[in-house]
Amino acid sequence: MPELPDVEGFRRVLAGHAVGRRIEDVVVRDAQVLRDVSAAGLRKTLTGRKFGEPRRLGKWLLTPLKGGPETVVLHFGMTGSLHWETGEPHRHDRVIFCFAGGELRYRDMRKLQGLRLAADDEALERLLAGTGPDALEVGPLQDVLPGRRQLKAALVDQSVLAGLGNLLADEILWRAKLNPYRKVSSVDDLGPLRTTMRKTLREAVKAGRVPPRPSWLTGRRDEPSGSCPRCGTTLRHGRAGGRSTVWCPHCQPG
DNA sequence: CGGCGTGTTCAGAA
DNA sequence: CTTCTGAACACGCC
Repeated sequence: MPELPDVEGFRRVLAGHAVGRRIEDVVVRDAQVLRDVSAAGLRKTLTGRKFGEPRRLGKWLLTPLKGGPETVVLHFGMTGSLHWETGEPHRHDRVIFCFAGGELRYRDMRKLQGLRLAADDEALERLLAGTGPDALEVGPLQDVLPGRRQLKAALVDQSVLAGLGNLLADEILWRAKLNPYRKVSSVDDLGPLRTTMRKTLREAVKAGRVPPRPSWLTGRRDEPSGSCPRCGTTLRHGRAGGRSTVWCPHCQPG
């Protein structure tokens, strides 16, 4: 699930419920998601402290600790999420931040990513050094997309552009009527692609996720012989940028 | 049992 | 050096 809009939703969960409250305890239910910190170290560093205002870079959620140099860094992989809840934890809740009024739960079935603790701003910068500009903040695309690469491969490469995942990249290229296998350099004007990207992201952020609406390509891609929501042509499936890729051969000619 | 997947990383090939 | 492919990670669903 988690692409830029989802992570933005998780950021709001954290900002709306956990910021400013005292962290009473940190329960690590599965230490496999801890990347560069021990359960004991995390608990010791966080207990008694408060989260500051969280920010997002691409699919990274960065939450500084108030007054400290440390930043809690979350990545959600393919199946991660963040919840503000009370009551029985979910079986895939891996780390739980306990507050007086509720719990912030880092949930992740597959554990492909996890939680890190950057000791200071320098460590944080090192961690994010390879990450490109956020897809909602980036300027003209001709300045960042490498000309020789396929459009799809360039859009999902987090070192080029941070935030787009497989579904969003297909959705955006479909809306922009660009074939995913086309080379970046073959597109005369990348302006419309940027406009489409921003519009698609804003809509998805508003919905809190990538909407599986019938009018979106994402609503059709899993159907065996799904058809283009715009023209009805049977969609084509292939691989680009190392990921499963869906496109409309009529709207997005090669 | 085999195949697949909204993400990332690495080795190896082209 | 750049780009691409496939495998690996871990888990649930077909």
